[in-house]
Amino acid sequence: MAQSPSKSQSESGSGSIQVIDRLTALLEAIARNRDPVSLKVLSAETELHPSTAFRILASAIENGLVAREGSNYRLGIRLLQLGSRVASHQDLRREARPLMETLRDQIGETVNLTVRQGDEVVYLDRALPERMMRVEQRIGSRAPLHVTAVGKLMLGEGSEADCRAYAQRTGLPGYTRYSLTDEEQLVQHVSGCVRAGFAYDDEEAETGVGCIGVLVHDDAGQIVAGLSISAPIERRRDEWIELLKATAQELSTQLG
Amino acid sequence: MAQSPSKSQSESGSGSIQVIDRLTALLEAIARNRDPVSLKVLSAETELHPSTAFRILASAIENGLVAREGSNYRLGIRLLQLGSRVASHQDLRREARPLMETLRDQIGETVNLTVRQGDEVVYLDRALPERMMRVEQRIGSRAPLHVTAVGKLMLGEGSEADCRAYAQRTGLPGYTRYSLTDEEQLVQHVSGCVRAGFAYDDEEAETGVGCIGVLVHDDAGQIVAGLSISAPIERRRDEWIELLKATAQELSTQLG
DNA sequence: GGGCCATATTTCGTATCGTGAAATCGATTG
DNA sequence: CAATCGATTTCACGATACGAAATATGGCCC
Repeated sequence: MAQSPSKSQSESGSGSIQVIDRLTALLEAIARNRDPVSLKVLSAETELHPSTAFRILASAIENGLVAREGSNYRLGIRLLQLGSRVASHQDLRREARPLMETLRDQIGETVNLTVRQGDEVVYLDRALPERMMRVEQRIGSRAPLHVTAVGKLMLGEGSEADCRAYAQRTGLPGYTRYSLTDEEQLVQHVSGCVRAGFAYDDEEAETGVGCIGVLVHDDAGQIVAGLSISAPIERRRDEWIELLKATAQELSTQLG
Repeated sequence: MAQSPSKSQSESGSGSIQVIDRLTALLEAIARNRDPVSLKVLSAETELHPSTAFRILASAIENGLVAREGSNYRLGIRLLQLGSRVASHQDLRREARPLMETLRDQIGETVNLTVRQGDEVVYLDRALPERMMRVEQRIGSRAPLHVTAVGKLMLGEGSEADCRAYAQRTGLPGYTRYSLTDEEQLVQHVSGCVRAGFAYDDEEAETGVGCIGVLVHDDAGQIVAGLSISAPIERRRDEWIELLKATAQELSTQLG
């Protein structure tokens, strides 16, 4: 491989080009912090030598990927452009947006559009209600399948073997005391969700947050996305289930 | 040698780290094309050796910056996340969004929020009307100051010397037959706009598109942003000027 | 104001890492 | 089945990015 066996090869997984891995780690580190970050912090968080981090950041700045504020770093405006050009599922998002907004207006809570990527769901888009307390998922952020409503449905739609494989692979980490962390329990639960045609998330990802999720299929019956409502658990209403199903159905029709 | 011996650093300007420049060029090239692009095309557009482009893309994929579709490339979902985390002017966008939507609903045309960056305006956000024909600017995209309503105001707010320097630096490239490409003319025009407190863009950036722009100041009188309406030229109405000014004023107040 | 500490930035010799020519693989077409 | 074109892999080379250490910068306390 690229590195010698003894050498670091740090961080999550690995990539083939060192500088790109490091650049990504830096961007990630900047993104993680809400406010502009100092070189000190960045080099500490990425375990890069300060001068190395500095050089990479300087190059990133020249390329507009990073911006400076005083002697702190923030994400650059070019990332806005690139982010808005991400074409994956662009058609899906375009079709879904108005439907999501309508649903959001009907129920007054956050509506999310997600897709599966590997063992996680990725939040593609969302419609936020105008109220002070609401659940807000960042676009592009991820969550494991087994702690989200949509994710559990996606697990359930596969074979039982797939679900068990997922459980083995990930070890079913728990996030709250309600997370399903037992393989048997998960397999049972998940098939129940599929039969019902929707899934709850009962504070499994974050305490206090409850969701209802359904799947969106294309005309060939393939799963193309998930649609969910996220709300403070005590505000969640079962009446939403039918509205959500109807919205997903309409989206399916539009796509098919 | 990386490039030909005589040509040390290629492309637009230069950056300090070769791979990062190249990665950025590749991302840019992918973004430029609406559909997924082949390696062939990418290596041609970036003038990189195919195997080099391939290696960099492979690394970018491992880092989620790029995704594959068959043997074509598109921007990766991680860019969505990074793009949504760009904190620059986040407060500004948050404050502006509802005001922009209100204005959009009043007039039924696209409302844009822009900031100056160097010799260009960057589109930070926009509110789009629900109609078939509309003007749509991509978030994060850029345009030269002298062909946009807001840009002309920004030029006009500076000293005449700054404006002339801008003209010299850029050579005032024309985009349509209405673009102002003469320094004298521009200097005159621009100061007129500032006096009026708003500016038109009369098909100067794109034929058929007309805009009205105003500036947003903070409590110290500094320019923080520009607000503009973009519409097919024949639909544009002078009544919008006062609405736009009022919206900008309200935003100023909220920020100050 | 001056001295001191903590960061940021620059320098520079060196080993590493990325490079690109060329070979291989794989699919498509005549 | 040969021929062609593009994607992918290999590999030896040397340009490139690395990081320790030196130097600048700036904030803070006395």
